[in-house]
Amino acid sequence: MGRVRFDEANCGIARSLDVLGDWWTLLIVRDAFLGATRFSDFQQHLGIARNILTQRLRNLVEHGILERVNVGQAGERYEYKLSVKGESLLPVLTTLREWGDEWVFGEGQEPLLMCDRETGERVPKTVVRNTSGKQLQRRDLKPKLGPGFERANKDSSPGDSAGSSTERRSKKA
Amino acid sequence: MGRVRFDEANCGIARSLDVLGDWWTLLIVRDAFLGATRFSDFQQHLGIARNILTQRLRNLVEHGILERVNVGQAGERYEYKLSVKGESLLPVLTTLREWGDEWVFGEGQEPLLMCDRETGERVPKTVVRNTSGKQLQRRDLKPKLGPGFERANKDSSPGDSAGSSTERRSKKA
DNA sequence: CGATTTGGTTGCATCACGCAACCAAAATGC
DNA sequence: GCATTTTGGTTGCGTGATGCAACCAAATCG
Repeated sequence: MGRVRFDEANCGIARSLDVLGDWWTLLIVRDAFLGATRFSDFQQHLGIARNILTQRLRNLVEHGILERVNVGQAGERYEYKLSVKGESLLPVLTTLREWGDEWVFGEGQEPLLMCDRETGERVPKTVVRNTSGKQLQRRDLKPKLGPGFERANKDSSPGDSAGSSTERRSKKA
Repeated sequence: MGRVRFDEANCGIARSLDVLGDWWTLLIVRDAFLGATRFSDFQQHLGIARNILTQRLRNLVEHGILERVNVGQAGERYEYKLSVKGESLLPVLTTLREWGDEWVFGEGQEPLLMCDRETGERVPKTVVRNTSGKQLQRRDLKPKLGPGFERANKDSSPGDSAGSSTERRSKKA
């Protein structure tokens, strides 16, 4: 059996991972954030297998995260550019990088710092805040059912929301 | 391509994904955030294969994200609990969920809402801010070399870039 | 026009993952 | 205290996912 997918899972994390969870996908998006646009940019920079890159780029385009635009003057030459949906992944990439900087590299060992282009100041760590701006931790959070809950959750309580909702779907392509 | 290339071995995102990038890993962490502690909790909630769950839990323990504590009264009975390192993944899980809520489910279709336990208010979307609290977008950010950059950038000859740029996914276990 | 770059596709080998069967120790029932 | 069930796995096997290398056509460059 192939990989389990979560097309119908009742959880935004699972659905995000369904789109982004492949090993290379977020690294491709990261490269796009740093300016890569061409097939060969991604391929050379990431060292990814070309057929896999083809699949990932196609997947990202299908999901509307990248847009494939023909820039050839007399035929086909493509650029992949971030869409609005793609640019809205900034908080995901930022928190991932910040976690890696803190827990893998360690404070003071960061290879790359993000700064405010205008002020030049380093961007402070992104944290979860309430409406008053107070930082929230895990214990400060309380999950509640949202408007889109009922579907696919006939037998589960909120606590064990994943119950049997991990629908399995056969692979695509 | 005149500009500096940031080797992803030198990038917190890649390093984070090296730890968290396996398909199931973040979903296991999510379940831990929602209160799961036992092997069978994760197994039943996620529907994950037991041997894979074994590998993923072991991996998370090795990386210090979960702690495996023996709670047996007369022998072995284990609980997996989030460490501080694990709890600090909250921003990552939150931004992932928020992206999925917005772009996969859509506004008003969220299956699960996160609220401030104290005030009951819904937690607003987590965004990247500068020191003044102003929200930053991709174009407002400027990457700079950090103190931990130089290491691992000595071998960046284009020829062997496939090997050096990204650590080949080595099988663990 | 010929050479090189771009943007792939195809075949093959390997590996990660799912599934089911099996197992030992701990808890539970009686 | 003995049998049964639950817990927390391990092992073997099959298949899809992925990496690697070779190949290719169209576009661009010299």
